[in-house]
Amino acid sequence: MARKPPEAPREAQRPSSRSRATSYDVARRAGVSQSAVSRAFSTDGSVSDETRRRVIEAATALGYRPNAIARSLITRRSNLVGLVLASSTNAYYPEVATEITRQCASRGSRILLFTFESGEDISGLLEQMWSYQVDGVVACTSLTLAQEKAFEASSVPLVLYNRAPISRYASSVGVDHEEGEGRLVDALWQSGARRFGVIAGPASSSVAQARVRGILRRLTDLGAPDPHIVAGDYTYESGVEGLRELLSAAPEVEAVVCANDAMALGALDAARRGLGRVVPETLSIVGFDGFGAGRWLAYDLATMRQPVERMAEAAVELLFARIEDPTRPAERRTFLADLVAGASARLASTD
Amino acid sequence: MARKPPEAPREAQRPSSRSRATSYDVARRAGVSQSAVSRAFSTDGSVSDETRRRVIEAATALGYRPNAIARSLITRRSNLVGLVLASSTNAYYPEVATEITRQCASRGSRILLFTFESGEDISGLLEQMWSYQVDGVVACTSLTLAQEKAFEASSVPLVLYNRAPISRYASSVGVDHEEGEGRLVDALWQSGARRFGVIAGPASSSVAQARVRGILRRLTDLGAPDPHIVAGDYTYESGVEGLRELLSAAPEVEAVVCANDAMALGALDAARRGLGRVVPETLSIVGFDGFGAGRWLAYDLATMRQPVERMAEAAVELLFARIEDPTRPAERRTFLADLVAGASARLASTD
DNA sequence: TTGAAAGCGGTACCAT
DNA sequence: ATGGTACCGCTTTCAA
Repeated sequence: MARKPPEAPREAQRPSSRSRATSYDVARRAGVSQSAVSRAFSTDGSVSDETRRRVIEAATALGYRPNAIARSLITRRSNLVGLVLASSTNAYYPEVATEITRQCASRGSRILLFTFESGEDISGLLEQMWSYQVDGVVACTSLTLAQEKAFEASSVPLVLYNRAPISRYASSVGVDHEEGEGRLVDALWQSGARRFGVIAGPASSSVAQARVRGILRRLTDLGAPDPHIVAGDYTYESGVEGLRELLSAAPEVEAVVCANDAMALGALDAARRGLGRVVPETLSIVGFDGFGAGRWLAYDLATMRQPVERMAEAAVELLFARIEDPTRPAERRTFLADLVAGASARLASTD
Repeated sequence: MARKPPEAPREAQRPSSRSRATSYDVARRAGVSQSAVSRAFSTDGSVSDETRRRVIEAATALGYRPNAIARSLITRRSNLVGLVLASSTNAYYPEVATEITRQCASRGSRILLFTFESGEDISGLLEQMWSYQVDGVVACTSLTLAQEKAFEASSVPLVLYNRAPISRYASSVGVDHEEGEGRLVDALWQSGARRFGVIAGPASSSVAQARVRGILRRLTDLGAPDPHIVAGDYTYESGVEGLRELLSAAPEVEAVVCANDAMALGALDAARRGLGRVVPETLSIVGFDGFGAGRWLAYDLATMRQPVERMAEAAVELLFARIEDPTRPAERRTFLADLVAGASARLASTD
């Protein structure tokens, strides 16, 4: 069972081939041991200045770079963070991805990116991430209970972005969609709107559901008549179509609350095309997200802005807290959206 | 120098700990050798059906997944592709990233994502990619000659997206920006426009430069008077400001060519706000890129669309061609942009 | 087909 | 501070 001693010394097998230089090559050239090379490249290695100098010199000459793959095999730390995103770029996801990448980079970790089509089963994708030994995962999608449990079983820290975890294992960051929609409805109500319409988001999205729930609950609390609700799928086009459908079915509507900005922009454009409404005088339209296009001159959309930078920062912070201390309990951090006034709606001041 | 035999057999040290199961754990449970486990998980391993069955069974029970990191250490193939993107999301880069991720996934590779701020030196970033043993890199940014040479020295295949390589080592895919702008200018000219204005892109962007070059060359060929050029930075806001500046300096301008869509949308909005121009009757505005917002009802922007899906597909195809055969010479693949007519400009039909 | 053993390129513990 | 050596978890000869 025990290994036999090798027939030949290791050094004999390592001519400086065409491929990348290894620490052994550097060691030979610098006239030191391979361990010394390893130490010279680690921050806290105890090496004399002279040795370090010679190692660096040899390494530079050879174009040597430590192999992160080999390193992570022994350290059991890959410095890789998995990021799961729906490929249907919800217009504001790129910003999330960029922000998370930046935050991870500042902590010395790289992003392993996985995208999926809406409706696709992501189990295989998660398996792949695990096989790459990611230190942790940020997921911008809902997981099944089994999937969350699998993270727990593999003890891979998990942070959900803008989704409520099912299990107690996952941490999460997100905005309080219900609260935000509540404030938005309030502001519309106080400015005099009484008849509401809603353009909902995809039924599969928990975020969209929470937003609609927030709208309805607030309206109920205010004693408003039931709003007319039409379905949407988060796209600009569905906003256009949604408003047409809404106004033909319920022409009395004074305020339309859309489950995201893209649909609100579509609704806004539709309202200007022969629907006989003047925005915001006879029709208010609001969205949710706060991404760039809403601020364009053609729109000036009233909406709730998500504090993406702070959310991304929190997500990464929570993730690393658990990477560094796996016994630390999961945590949920909730942000409040900012009300952004705009010419697309009459809103009461909210002070 | 030779290794001494280990004191104890390897198996004795491997209790099934809290951490992930390894092929040894599976082997022990299945009553086979570790090699057998490895073979059972490789497509072409010669294993009997019975052995494979027992291995799979044990693996499932233990929740075993092969460690991709360890695998790539020995196979010298990480199945990792580096993707370098500017974080200033040029509105259409997310689509590029998604498309490239999808293409790589279908070939069994994962994306290691790196973003950088415009102006940041990316040398450190490239070093990190190399240390992760990426099989190849797709870069959506210009590299220095030294950087391209470094890729060659490390023999890591490199494909530039929408940039011309400096060295002979890098492959590239891109649209012919000059040709596209030429066709756009042609269509404007033939519809009667004679006095042109240009809103340029950032001086640091080779793409922006190529586009402006294409505009100017075509105008010269047509014998048009020199256009008035103002600077822009690819953002919507700089389009707004650019048009104001342009029309106050050169009120005679009949057609404005913008180096990208975002600026064209800004210019379009600016034109509608008290600049005394009617689009497209007294002012034509065109862009370049062809991303979603241009198709919104408020805009209907005339532009040149880049065939992003085909370009991403080509990029990945070229990359893998060189990964699989490193001796294969670099290749440059150029696509033609599609002319997209729209209400923002009077364009002659281009047949 | 199967198992034993030699690495892949590092890190970390061990004496020295 | 330094070198020797045992691994990390896998793939891949090589014999049997």
